[in-house]
Amino acid sequence: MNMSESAAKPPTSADVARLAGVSRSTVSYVLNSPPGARVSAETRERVLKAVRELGYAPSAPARSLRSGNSDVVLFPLPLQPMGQLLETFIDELTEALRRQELSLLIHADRYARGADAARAWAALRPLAVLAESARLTDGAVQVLRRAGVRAIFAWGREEHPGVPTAIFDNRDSGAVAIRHLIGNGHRRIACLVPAGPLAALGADRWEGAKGAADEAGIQLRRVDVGYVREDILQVVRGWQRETDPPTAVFANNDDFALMIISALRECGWSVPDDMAVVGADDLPFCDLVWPRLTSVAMHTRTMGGGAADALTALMENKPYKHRDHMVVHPRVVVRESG
Amino acid sequence: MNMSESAAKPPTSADVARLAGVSRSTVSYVLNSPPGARVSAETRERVLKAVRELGYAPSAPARSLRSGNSDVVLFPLPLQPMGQLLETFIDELTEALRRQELSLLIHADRYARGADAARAWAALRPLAVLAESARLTDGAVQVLRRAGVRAIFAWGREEHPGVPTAIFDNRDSGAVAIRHLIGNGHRRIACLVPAGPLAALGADRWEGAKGAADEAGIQLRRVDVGYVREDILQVVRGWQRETDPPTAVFANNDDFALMIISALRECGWSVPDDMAVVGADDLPFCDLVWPRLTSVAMHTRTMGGGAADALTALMENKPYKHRDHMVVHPRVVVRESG
DNA sequence: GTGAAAGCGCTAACAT
DNA sequence: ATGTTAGCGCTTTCAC
Repeated sequence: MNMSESAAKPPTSADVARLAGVSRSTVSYVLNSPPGARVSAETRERVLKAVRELGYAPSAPARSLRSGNSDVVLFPLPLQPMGQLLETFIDELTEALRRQELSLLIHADRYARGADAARAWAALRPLAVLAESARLTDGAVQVLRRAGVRAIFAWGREEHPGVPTAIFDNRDSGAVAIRHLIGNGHRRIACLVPAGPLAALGADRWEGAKGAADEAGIQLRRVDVGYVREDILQVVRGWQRETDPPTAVFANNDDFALMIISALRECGWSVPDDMAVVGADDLPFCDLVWPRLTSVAMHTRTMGGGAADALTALMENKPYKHRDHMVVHPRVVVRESG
Repeated sequence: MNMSESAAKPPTSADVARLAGVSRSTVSYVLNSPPGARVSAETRERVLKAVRELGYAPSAPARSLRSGNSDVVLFPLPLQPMGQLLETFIDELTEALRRQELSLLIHADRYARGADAARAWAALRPLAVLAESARLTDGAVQVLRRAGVRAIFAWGREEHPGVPTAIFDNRDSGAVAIRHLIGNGHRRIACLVPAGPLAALGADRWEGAKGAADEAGIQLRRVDVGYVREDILQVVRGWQRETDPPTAVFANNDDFALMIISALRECGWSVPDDMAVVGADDLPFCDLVWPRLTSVAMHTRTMGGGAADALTALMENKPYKHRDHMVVHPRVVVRESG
């Protein structure tokens, strides 16, 4: 086997046809077996043998060009880092699409926005696009529709008019965390707000937390923390000097929850007795540490599955309801830390 | 603006030409400005206006079909979960490729293997493929080469003959961790081996750890743990009953390091005095907890950048050296925990 | 059951 | 400086 050089020209269906001694249409029939195609078992076998022999892979661009559509669902890589969630979500989505014989392609470009981004996506002529609502400007949607994209789904904080959206509001995560703490009798509550790559996400959660606190007439203390150990320590030391320090803290995410718990213990405070701590994201480790971490979970499963379901409906030419927004609600998974 | 329906037919360059009152080749010249193309400023403007007006996005399939190559580098989603690393690596790679005007597409399919997988990748007629060496069987490489893929890069544990490989051996991670602990005077060492999704990764690290221990004539104790809190607790309780319990543990990854530290403290042991703990992956939180987590880091940066560099060489038709394997070495980032 | 031929949207010679 | 034209590889009528 010679693996040292790339073929100048990939084998085409014509090459396969020639080798098998049939016409190109027969090759196509064998490979795609469309409704009315009838090929003798013997011919089919000859064709498949030739395919194997040549290492033939039909050109997706050519098929897509000819047939006018593809089996590709495009998922532009989210602008914001999603951490663990990204992999989970991709897996769920791939699995759901696989059942429909669709394939998921992730477009890795965190720079392009709006219509420019849409043009790049549209160029691939995907069957469907599943993008953050923040990136789906009206112009972007227009470009996609014009390019013949059959289905557009949005996900994110904002409901997109005219595009089915999985609403996924991190403000809600903040709100339910605070309501949970208030429900447990806490009146002096702090909320960590991270700097760095998670700043935008953290800001949303803070906003929701603040809203919930205001609603209950409780003052929520905002504590900005960098991704630096000293920051965390300063915060706890500061609390130690107060006469009425917070009794609970919403850490904004599970990593910060871990960090603040670690810092609290370092300073001799116990969780949850001296300080209740609630994280967010419900990462796997929440169940595995002492104390177990109370955390706000989002049902991401709904998103992947929901998008796939909507696609099914669309493929079956069912009416496509633009009102079909679905709201992904966060819930507090109560464990020991708060 | 009517956003309610997908266009039956996307606008083509012919539509643009008609609207601008020019020929299709002129449209092509304006959009691609190839070396010898000369278009008057006025014509160019008319064409661009028509493009905007129609929301025209050139069809990538058609271009690729015609020109015989694309600007797509394909990165099949790794078979094994990579956690945080995945996002980091994708970002580094995208950034490196962007400078070459190449775009990264991630093929999300964790099922197909060998030649089957390669056929799916080859169908897209990418410029390059960057895949785990475990998936690049000889058959797979052959299919890709035949399909005219210009560059194939492997990454992973095994060096692939005939394909430049970023060697990234998790056995080395285990080995350096153990050597570090031995160097610190530890003689009774345990190694956690996780079950669940990280089992394969964990097995590699265990293997390397075992090898390093054998080399030093030290017995390494293998401790299999599920993703269950009780398992961790059992382990520590067991150690407490021993007369000569381990003095150090390689936790296999940072999450498990966190967990075991948490369990140790719960049982009244202090880290690193009663027990040294070393993690792996060097996740951001290693620097942010008490005690700071000693962890094994891989220079993933090398991988993304290295692949991009190799691509550059290739694009510039520099000789393509198959000996150009690069080994990504792990190193121990020493902090407080061990 | 199989083959011939048209055409999807685009680019790049070649003409003008 | 712009237009004409010939395919790229494939699917799909329509004949046979």
